[in-house]
Amino acid sequence: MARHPQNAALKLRIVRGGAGTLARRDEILVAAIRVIARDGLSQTTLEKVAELAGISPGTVTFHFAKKDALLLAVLDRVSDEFERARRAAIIGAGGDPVAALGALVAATFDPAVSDPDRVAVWYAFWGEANARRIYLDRVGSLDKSNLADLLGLCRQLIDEGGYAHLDAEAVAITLAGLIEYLWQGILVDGRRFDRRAAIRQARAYLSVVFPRHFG
Amino acid sequence: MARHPQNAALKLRIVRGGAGTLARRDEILVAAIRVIARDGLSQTTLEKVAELAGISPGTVTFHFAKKDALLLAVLDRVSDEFERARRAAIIGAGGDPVAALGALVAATFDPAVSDPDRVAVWYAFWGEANARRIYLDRVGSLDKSNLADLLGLCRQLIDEGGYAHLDAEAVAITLAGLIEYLWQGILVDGRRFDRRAAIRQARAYLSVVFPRHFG
DNA sequence: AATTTCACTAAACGTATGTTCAATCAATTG
DNA sequence: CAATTGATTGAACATACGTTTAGTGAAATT
Repeated sequence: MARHPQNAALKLRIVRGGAGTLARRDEILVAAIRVIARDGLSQTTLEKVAELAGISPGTVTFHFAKKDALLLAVLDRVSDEFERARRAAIIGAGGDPVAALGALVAATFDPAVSDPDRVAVWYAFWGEANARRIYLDRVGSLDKSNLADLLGLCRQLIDEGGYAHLDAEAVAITLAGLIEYLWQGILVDGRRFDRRAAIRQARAYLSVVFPRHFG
Repeated sequence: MARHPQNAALKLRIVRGGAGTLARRDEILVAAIRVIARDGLSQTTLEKVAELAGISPGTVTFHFAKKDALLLAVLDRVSDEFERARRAAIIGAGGDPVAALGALVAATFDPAVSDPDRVAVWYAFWGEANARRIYLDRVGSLDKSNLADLLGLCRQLIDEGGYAHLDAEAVAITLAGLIEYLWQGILVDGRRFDRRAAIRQARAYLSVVFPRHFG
């Protein structure tokens, strides 16, 4: 049954370019995220996704022509969500590197952003990155821009905050590694992961490196 | 064709407990590592593994009853190789934490240990870790013991080296994160990964934290 | 009201793939 | 030499799964 008005669908078609309404596409993507997180990419089937979305298997291929396209759309969505959260944190800081670094850490461990399912999906694509170049490009580019942001902020704080003795690149790389390492705990511990402790540990490093700005 | 003497096989049977000679099992495992690295876990088939090993598909299931068993054996092998390299580095240092930390870093980026295929395999299993508890246990436990080793060595160096102002746990976590982050570069850059630069960056952190011992 | 378009279903299709199995070949044993 | 055992093959089997397609109902368009 077509549950949504056609004019809305037509309008959206112009914006998107694929088949189906945005709402249904979204439901499928959400279901796919859940299945990938639960069963892994190797055990993810269109039937499982369809069942979780409460639709027939054929509808999934109606909205996403190929399974590959669905998986890529999932990766894009998760990637976009992470990226958007990062940008919001930086922009919200209004040019203040101290606020930006703190906001980045907070955003990274915000349960609304890095919920266990999304984290599992992210690692799932990392796991196939060596096999599928397109996956490596996506996950790799997010990682690269993350490091670039951290590097820029560290440089700024080193310049403006009087930390001339510090090597910005070394600090940025170490910070990125620490954050990713802590983030990995979400995969391991799931709902039991202590987000406050992670934020505390990330800020602890910042307070060691930039003692006059992170107390 | 049975290419190996039976008495050798019989002797080995006692030690192992599975079907087949050790040599053939080994060939299959090596082929499987290659296929997993190249095509990912989701596209790894027994036929591909068999073809790369130069045997028939049936022989693979003769030596590894189930595909799952083969994959687990691959994980165990890679895991053991990493673990053994780590232990060798620590033992070789003869109780000296400075030498041990340096050796651990060197071992981590030793091309004989962390060749791109093995790293890709490792990430492949991480990617399925959320779906298969057994994978999470294996990769997670290696990670845990790595952190535990680093923590022990940091504690020792802090005590013996006069760094009482340092928080051992914070240093160990940061170091583990930095090393893993750099290690990730092997997956991204493959053969082009600059191992010397990675070792240099890891040691740079150590020299900042323990200036009197890493110059 | 008739027609067209869209979202969807359910079944069918074909292929890929893990697994089984009877047969074979080599080597060891008695 | 005969018999047994172990390793291997290659085909057969079964099934899971991505994809296709004919058909349906509802909404929108004319």
